[in-house]
Amino acid sequence: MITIYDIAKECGCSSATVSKVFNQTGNISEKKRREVLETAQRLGYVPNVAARSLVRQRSNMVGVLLYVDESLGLRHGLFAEILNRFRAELEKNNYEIVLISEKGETWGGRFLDHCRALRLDGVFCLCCKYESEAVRELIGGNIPLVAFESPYEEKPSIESKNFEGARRLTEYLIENGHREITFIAGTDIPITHDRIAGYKAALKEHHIPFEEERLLHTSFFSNDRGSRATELLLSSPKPFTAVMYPDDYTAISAYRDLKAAGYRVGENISVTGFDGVNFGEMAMPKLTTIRQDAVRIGEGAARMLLDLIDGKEVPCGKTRLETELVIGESVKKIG
Amino acid sequence: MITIYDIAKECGCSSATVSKVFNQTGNISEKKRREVLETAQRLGYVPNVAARSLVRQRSNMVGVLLYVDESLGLRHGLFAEILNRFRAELEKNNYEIVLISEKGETWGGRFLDHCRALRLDGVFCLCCKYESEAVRELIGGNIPLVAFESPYEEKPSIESKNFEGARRLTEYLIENGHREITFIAGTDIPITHDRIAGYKAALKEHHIPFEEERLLHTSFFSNDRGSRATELLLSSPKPFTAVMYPDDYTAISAYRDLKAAGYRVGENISVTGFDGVNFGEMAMPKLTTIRQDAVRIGEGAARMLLDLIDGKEVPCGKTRLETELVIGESVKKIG
DNA sequence: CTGAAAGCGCTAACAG
DNA sequence: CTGTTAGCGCTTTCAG
Repeated sequence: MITIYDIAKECGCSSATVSKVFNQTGNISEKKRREVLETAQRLGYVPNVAARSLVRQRSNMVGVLLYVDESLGLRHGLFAEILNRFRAELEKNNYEIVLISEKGETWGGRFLDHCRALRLDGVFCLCCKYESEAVRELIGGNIPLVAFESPYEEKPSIESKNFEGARRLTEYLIENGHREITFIAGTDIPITHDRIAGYKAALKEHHIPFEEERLLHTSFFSNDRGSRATELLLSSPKPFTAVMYPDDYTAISAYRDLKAAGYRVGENISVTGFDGVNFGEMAMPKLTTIRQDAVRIGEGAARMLLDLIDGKEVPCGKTRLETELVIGESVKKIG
Repeated sequence: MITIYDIAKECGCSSATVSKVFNQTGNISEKKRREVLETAQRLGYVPNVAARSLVRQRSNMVGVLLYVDESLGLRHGLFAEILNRFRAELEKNNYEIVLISEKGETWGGRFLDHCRALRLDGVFCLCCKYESEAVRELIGGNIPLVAFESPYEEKPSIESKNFEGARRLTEYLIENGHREITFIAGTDIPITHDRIAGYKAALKEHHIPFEEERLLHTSFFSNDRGSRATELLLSSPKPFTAVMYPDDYTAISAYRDLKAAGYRVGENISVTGFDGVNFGEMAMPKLTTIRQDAVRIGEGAARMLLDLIDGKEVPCGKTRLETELVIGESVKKIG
């Protein structure tokens, strides 16, 4: 591997001069600049980022914390898309992206130590188990950090307007004549509470009494096909004309179970999802859902993190982004 | 940030001793070892990987080259799952994973320079445009590298037995009484040719003449809904009782178009996919397809790369892995 | 405009 | 068993 010394020797100058050329710092004569650049090219010189990190005290790398299991993490369209936009934004600013897996045992599961060892300039908690001690510790650390759907207020975080989204979705069902609406809530995390509140708010606005039996509890999609949600539904005591599933995947995988139970989605039962991943569009009938704005989430997280790294002021706590009602064919107008 | 010098001072020994403790190298008295470890813990010491990389001349990082656009890259279940297993395997060996995006402009799109600057110990080309100059250059470079579905023989690569997979799938259709089978081939890359060959082989074995008009050409799934494939199909001159789509996503998104054209999948038309991503199972009717073994692909790639990094001999050229026929409900027995 | 020199934090002989 | 020392490749004052 050739170094700045090699090219300095070739050009008959010092390594400092070469360094300055590459950093566009200091005043270097146009002539020398050209010469340096040319011989660098000719010799196939590439800077050593490790050496640079060492002296600059910054790695130019950011980590993305990702819990990965059967169904979550990158397999999930929402997270994949957020990551994609986040990545694009950071690349523009010359940052490298390092995957920090929540399953990783490299540092004995201590993410904070892991990130500190890498001297990461920042961390994006995209998909993680916030209740775990290791994540807590990371969030409590002093690395610039933004999170998605975080329960903690001490660091900047971003998420969708889940309350409004769920309210709008419920409202849409009500507008379509539904009054017996069962809500299957997802994993017990703050955003789920927001959605439940949104559901209740919509009912209230339309003078429909909330009934505890219509609120079912399960988790977000996992690879056991999400049929657990439908089992719950089918064994619930209350009759219903519409069912709100916790997410698109669960909803779509429920189509099959509902059919087996004699329902026809979009006809004698109305179904909704949440997230707006593109499989909803492929499903038949097309799923009515709330789309989360993955683009804005990813770019927003990137922007906030870059600002934090640059030492700018970024407000702690949640930033909530608009969602959009996506009208498919899975809701039938009744009454 | 505290360094080995800080902890050396605390322990009244030299930095070398501390270093040795952390590297489990050299002989250090149990007593000193304990002391060093304890004060390290107490002071919150974390090694600086950049410094270590610099002196060791290896980064302990591997890159994953990923082309990301609307539909590809992480959004695709197959790639996401391969990456997941690859990651898991590398983590066990204490490697960090850096995402190298094929869209990245950081190094003027020169992946090889990018990877060399990072001093990556190895690279996995998971999803990339092999025909591009930059990828060619990377593959031609001297960084340990393995690829997925690579057209180049000069480096180790891994892929499914596409010939056998397509043959088996075709055969399954034939076993179910189909003789008018249209094959919609995907993007024009080597694996597509293998699949076409497999299709032809199955026909031949069963004495069904191959007809050029039954071979349609499109690309793998992209977000324009894959309906292009179905357009092609519907405007093709030959009658058909079965259609083999290039991949699961295209097949599933075709359900809608086929229905619009008056077909009922699994009844008056039989449909197959390719890949075995889990959405095939959610679809109704469940998709009959060929499952690629993402687990083995990911782990295999990891294994090969680790061996390469360790200087072991790894054969160049393709390693082909078994696939599995997944029987769904999208194929109707006829005749 | 250019260069000398002092590190960044760590490792790896080599001595002792 | 422990310490000395010479870098790894680069940046950054500070002189000149």
